[in-house]
Amino acid sequence: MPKPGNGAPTLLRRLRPARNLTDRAAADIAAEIRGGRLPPGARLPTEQEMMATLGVSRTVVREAVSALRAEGLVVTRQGSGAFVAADATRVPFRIDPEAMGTIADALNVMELRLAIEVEAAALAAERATPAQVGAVMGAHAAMAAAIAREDTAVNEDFLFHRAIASATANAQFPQFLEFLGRHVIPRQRVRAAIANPKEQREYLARIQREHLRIGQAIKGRDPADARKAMRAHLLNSITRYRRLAERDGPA
Amino acid sequence: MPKPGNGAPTLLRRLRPARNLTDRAAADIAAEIRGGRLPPGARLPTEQEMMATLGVSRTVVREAVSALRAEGLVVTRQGSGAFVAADATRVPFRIDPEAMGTIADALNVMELRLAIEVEAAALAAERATPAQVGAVMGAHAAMAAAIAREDTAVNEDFLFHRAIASATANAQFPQFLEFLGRHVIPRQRVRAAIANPKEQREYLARIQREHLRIGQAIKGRDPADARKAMRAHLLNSITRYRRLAERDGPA
DNA sequence: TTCCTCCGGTCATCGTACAAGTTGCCCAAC
DNA sequence: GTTGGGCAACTTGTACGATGACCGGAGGAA
Repeated sequence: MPKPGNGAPTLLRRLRPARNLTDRAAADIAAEIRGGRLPPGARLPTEQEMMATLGVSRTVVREAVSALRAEGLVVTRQGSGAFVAADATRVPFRIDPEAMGTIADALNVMELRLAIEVEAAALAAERATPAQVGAVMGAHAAMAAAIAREDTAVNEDFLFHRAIASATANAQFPQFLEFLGRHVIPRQRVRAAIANPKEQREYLARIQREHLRIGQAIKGRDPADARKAMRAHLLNSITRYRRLAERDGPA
Repeated sequence: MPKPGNGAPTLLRRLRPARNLTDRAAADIAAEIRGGRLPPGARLPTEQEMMATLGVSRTVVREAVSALRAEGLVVTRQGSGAFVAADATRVPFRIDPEAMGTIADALNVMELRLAIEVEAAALAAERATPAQVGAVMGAHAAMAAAIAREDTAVNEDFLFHRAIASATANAQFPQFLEFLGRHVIPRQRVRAAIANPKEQREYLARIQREHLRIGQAIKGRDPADARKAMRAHLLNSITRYRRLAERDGPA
């Protein structure tokens, strides 16, 4: 047994995210930057120096720097050196999935989503073209159809929300909602937790009522009502999630 | 003619962001993925195949893949291959600074910020600890001091907003606001555009009045009023920016 | 059938070499 | 002394080859 259990199942692999030399080197350099020891505009050590400091080959150093370049943290200039990016406008917004362990983390993301969607609903009520209003109502109908065929309707649910975000005439809203949607965890799991079919039907019917109210506010060009309806809907979602989490424990 | 005019001055270099072989290779592969030709979970071509297809060395291919790995788009497994990430939870949210040319783009980001901050103000009114309320009012005082010494108070302005985001008891709000703050363009430029010192003073005084109303709503634990005050403040900002942009043309 | 071993393929890391670009220094010319 | 050109050293960009670590399947042994 030359190595301590590295045949671990996928689950443990996830927790220790396969840190190879490149990742570690990139993390080390990034720490120097974020820690302020390498201020914006400062020049990084040369590849040779980093090779010596980190004890790795040039390949590893270059791949690490390449990763930081993609991240927007570093810019390189041939013949001159590598520099900490002077303006951080290229550094993206991340939500680390590893740091999303607790229920509180999930609720935090849901609150962010609420903030976005409440405003999106209002903007949609103000600006949606007739076609976009049609898309919202169509998404509502599609979800009804999914429910009718005993589906969990998870995808249709999200599509309804996305239709609203798209109706804001502001591309940032659907893009950011798409991003958050990847983190607003296990809707599947939440719904799966509702074992009782009757309970499941009532749950979906309630969502549909809430959706309908939102859609009608948008169709009726009533931003204030759209805001209120969307807020109520998402607050209910948060409450439902919190209750399920308390009942079943962290998952 | 081996290379078309690449002796462009630094200014032009900025516009065409220094596309070396690695960047181009990474963009090519990323396009395959985002275009759906490489669906999630699919295996990428081997390094050898990509070398042949892209006509570059292995170094370049590896650095490109390293960049995509950092981006969360690809995961590699030694001995097995490189794969399109099955779940996109690591893919971050980006606002491409290159695509932020027009006034409309800037306004879109400001609307996103409005959505976040309106909700943040309400949450702060609900949840802020006494110390956090103190921090908000302290930020307001700091801005007053900056104005008194004829400063543009750009930083103090942002610090006030950040103090509110921090008072939400939800770390996502300050983090996301920090991110957006890097894109909410040239506040410096907007303020610099106000040449007249008297006009400048009135402008800052008005902001301070708006800030004060927000701060008092938070201190008074009135979420609805905090929402209203923050919305009014940021709508004014948007209007001011739009007016300046119309007056001075796109910058 | 089940288990083990082996082997080819693949990524990970290392090392070297050269090309391309930058910077500062030296030195000649004025 | 100042200025300008050009050279030299240094740094990143690209290419290539070699070896190690790891995976997955083929094939053989029990």
